[in-house]
Amino acid sequence: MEENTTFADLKSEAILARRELIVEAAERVFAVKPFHRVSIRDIAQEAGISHALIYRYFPDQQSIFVEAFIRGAEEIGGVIERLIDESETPDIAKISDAFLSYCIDNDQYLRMLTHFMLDGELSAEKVEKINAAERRFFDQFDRLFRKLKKPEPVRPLSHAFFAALNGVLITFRNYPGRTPEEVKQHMLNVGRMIDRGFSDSRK
Amino acid sequence: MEENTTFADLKSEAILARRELIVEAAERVFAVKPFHRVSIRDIAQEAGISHALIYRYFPDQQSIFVEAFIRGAEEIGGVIERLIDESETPDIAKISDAFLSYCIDNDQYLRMLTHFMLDGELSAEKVEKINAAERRFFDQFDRLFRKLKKPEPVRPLSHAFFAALNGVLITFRNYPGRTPEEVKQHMLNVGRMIDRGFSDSRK
DNA sequence: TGTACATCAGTGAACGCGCGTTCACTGATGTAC
DNA sequence: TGTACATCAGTGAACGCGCGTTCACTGATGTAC
Repeated sequence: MEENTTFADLKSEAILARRELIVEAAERVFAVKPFHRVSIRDIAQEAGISHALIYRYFPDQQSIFVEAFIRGAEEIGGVIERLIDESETPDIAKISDAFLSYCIDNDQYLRMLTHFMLDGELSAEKVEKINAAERRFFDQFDRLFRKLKKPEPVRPLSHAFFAALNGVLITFRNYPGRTPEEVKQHMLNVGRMIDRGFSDSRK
Repeated sequence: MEENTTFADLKSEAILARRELIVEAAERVFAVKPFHRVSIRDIAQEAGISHALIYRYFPDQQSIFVEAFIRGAEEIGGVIERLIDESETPDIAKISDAFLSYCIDNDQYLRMLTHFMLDGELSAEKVEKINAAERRFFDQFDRLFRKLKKPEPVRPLSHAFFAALNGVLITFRNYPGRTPEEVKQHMLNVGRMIDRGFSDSRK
């Protein structure tokens, strides 16, 4: 029985490793192709396996997408967390700059988030996973605003801040006639405008 | 020759009327179906014509989508414009409430905007059309902020305000376990947080 | 007035494609005796 | 040790679907004479 359990553990570890490989391949594809164009076949090719094999490790396509999104969200979350930890009186402009910059340079995550938000055809379980990832951002921003001595409750501030930054990313994504560098700069500038609304007042 | 011109005019008027019918049908479909699920066949059915006929009036599917989006944007723009006209010292909370409420109740336009922004496969001409519609919003908000005696230039404020409101609409769209009414209320509350950043300070 | 003809809005069927997913099968590996 | 068998990761082909778009055709309407 113990033997059995260990063996099963090993096996499920191997399964997890395979899933990992597939999700990583998916992330690489997302970085290169418009999100809604990424197919199971693309991911399989990038992972170097038959596309049929993917269905041994994931029940369907959306599951991979959700998994990849959560990876990305956690990565950004880590960056933000470290920035907030660094100082007792963190600079809100630094935080928004970091968040925006990261999302601009790795824009697959924004595309995924938006896709999930607008799609509305996800299972309840998947929606919950995505929302848990969002909540982690809110928690980070809560810590930020507490360090900045904003009055409680700070959660609404976090909601507004996160939403506003997302809005900047989406609204100016196709700013026509600008180089990517100019678009980025514009987004950062607009982000700075938004920061002000969250730092000047409501002490 | 004059006869000819008149006749041609009549004809092109008839063509415009047909295009109108098709776009209106498209709007009705968008109001009911998730955007990325709307097909040429759906629109044709709603308009009561063969789907092949659509290609006599529009070169491709995207053109109808863009046209429908612009309609919607103009409608919201009109609402906002009237609100700003009404008073010498307009209430920013009223404006954001109106904007958010309208977009929540007619959410096809947000879906379209987001789709276009994230898609990135539109012709330059179509991107320009969409951006012109956006600019009209910016112009409205410019007027708002001037009436509120914000220091020039007010354009960056308008960019930030518009982006932030869009962000609210997208970020909380799938707020799980809430009734649509609760989601709407939450969005309006978050909108109120954002308003504050644009009214308290930077006089 | 009637007649032959041209035009063109409108159509149903079909094309061609890509997709998510499933299926029947293979072949390497581990196991029981 | 060898041998028969079971397991199951992995595969290529195929299914079935929906889509955007095109095509060959129809039939009503207007025009020229």
